[in-house]
Amino acid sequence: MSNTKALPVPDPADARAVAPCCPPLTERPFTAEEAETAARMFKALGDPVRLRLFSAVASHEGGEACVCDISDVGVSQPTVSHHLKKLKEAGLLASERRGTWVYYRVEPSVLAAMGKLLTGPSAAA
Amino acid sequence: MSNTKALPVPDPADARAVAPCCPPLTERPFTAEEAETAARMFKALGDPVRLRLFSAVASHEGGEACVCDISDVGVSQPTVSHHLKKLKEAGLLASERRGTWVYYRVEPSVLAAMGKLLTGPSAAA
DNA sequence: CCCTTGGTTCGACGTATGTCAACATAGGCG
DNA sequence: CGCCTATGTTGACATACGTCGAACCAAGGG
Repeated sequence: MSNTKALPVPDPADARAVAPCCPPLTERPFTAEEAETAARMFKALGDPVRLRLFSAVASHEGGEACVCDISDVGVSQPTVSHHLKKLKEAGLLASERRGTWVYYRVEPSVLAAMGKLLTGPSAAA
Repeated sequence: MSNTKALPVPDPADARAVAPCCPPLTERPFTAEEAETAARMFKALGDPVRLRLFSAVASHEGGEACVCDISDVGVSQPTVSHHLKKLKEAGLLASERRGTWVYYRVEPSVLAAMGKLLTGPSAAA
């Protein structure tokens, strides 16, 4: 890793807790690696169907949802599974099989990290 | 060709879909329309080159940058222009010709809107 | 054991996307 | 005026992406 000294973050403990990704994009020009990493997440949310699925999971009670409960997004069931897989590969969702059904859950740190990335430390909350 | 070179933004539908975008995606499942609108912005940031260009503009002094200053992202100059156009169509950037050079500027409300969308009202800044 | 329900994987198809080279336009300068 | 630099546009191409139908695993219930 040829990474130079990290940015003078005022609170490094808070930053490392939820931001494994990149600095705020208003802070410094992104490097190629940072851009690749961050773009992967944005791209995962760049599809209407995936965004609906992600929102459905994120807004579901308990932070997790069965596939059977969110698959009403206007596409076939294999397509739903395909998109959920993409979201999982992007690190935005986690899946767990519990008996007959499969439950998807949002990775909370991802939302905070992307929020910081966009609005800066003010999104830390 | 078919259009005169008067207006820089021939499609108002894209530009106006920025600020009053959507509720936080953890609040309620997105509707199809909300997902389309929000996904358009995420998709614009879903490319590494575009993300680097956007970050370069956002982090530049004065909040604006000349094309000649940010076009070092590893792709040809036409490709840079192409991506900047995409970002402008997505409502994330605004361009202004000042003499010989063209300057791009970030739409601040967009960052706040997307931040809210991800992390909820805590990103209101 | 088979059969029904829930979910994923596979193969294929059409379309969108990113990229470049070549050309076109805008503005400054000798 | 013509040339030269700075951006944008066009056309073409390879690749990736979203979508579906069909086939394939997993878990329960008769």
